[in-house]
Amino acid sequence: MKVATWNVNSIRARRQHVIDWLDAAQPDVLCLQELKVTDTDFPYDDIRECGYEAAVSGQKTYNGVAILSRHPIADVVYGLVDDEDDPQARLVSGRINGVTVLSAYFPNGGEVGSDKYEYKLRWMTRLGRMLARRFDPATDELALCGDFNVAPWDDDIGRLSEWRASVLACDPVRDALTQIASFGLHDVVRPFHPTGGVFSWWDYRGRGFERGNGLRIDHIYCTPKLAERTIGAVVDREERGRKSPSDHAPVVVEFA
DNA sequence: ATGTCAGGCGTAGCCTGA
Repeated sequence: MKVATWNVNSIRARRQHVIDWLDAAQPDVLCLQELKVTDTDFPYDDIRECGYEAAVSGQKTYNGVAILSRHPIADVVYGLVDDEDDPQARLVSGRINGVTVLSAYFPNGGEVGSDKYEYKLRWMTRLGRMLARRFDPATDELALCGDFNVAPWDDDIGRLSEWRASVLACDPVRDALTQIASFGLHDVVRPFHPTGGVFSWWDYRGRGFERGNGLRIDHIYCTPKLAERTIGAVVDREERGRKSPSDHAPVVVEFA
């Protein structure tokens, strides 16, 4: 079973990229983030023609997430489902072949100390609580996929000094991710690239891709039963080198 | 601090967010 995650930075701008990538890569599941369209503007017909069904949580202009799957998606849940509203479309989950798949778009956080930064930390806390409330890591097979907007390790960063204190890599944000993972989730990509240097996002600004100044902020985290079946994990960085690319490349994991 | 994108508004070019 091949599961992928990709922040496409507008499904309208990247519609053909996604179609081409599905045809070439043939994943069982593709989680998308930053659709930037309402549900009604999502290109359901194109995705169906590729052989996939879609669970979509859209929003005008900002955010928006989806799960595309070759297999039926059951029990679709939108958002954090706690006692507080989240006006931003950042999470959708569904069960595919007995595996619960979550497509998540963590808040970017703007600047450290800003309102957006506080929202990011709060959102991460809420996500962690939701997981602990809804799932049992000892028995449930769960894959949390998405743009986490967190680079967990120093060697997940190209030019460390430019990013270490930023909202993508500062200690409180890393601690918040550690707290989420303590529920019983494992990064299933990192073990295949133990020395780092494998990135999933490069800033459009400053020609980050050309200069090798990327960060690994897109992740797939799994509960133990699923994690131990991981047989490969890659970032499709060729996609970032294409014409008119998203600033993110797809992250792909294969399970036995 | 910001060299690039994308969308909204509205139909040029500025604003926001990333």
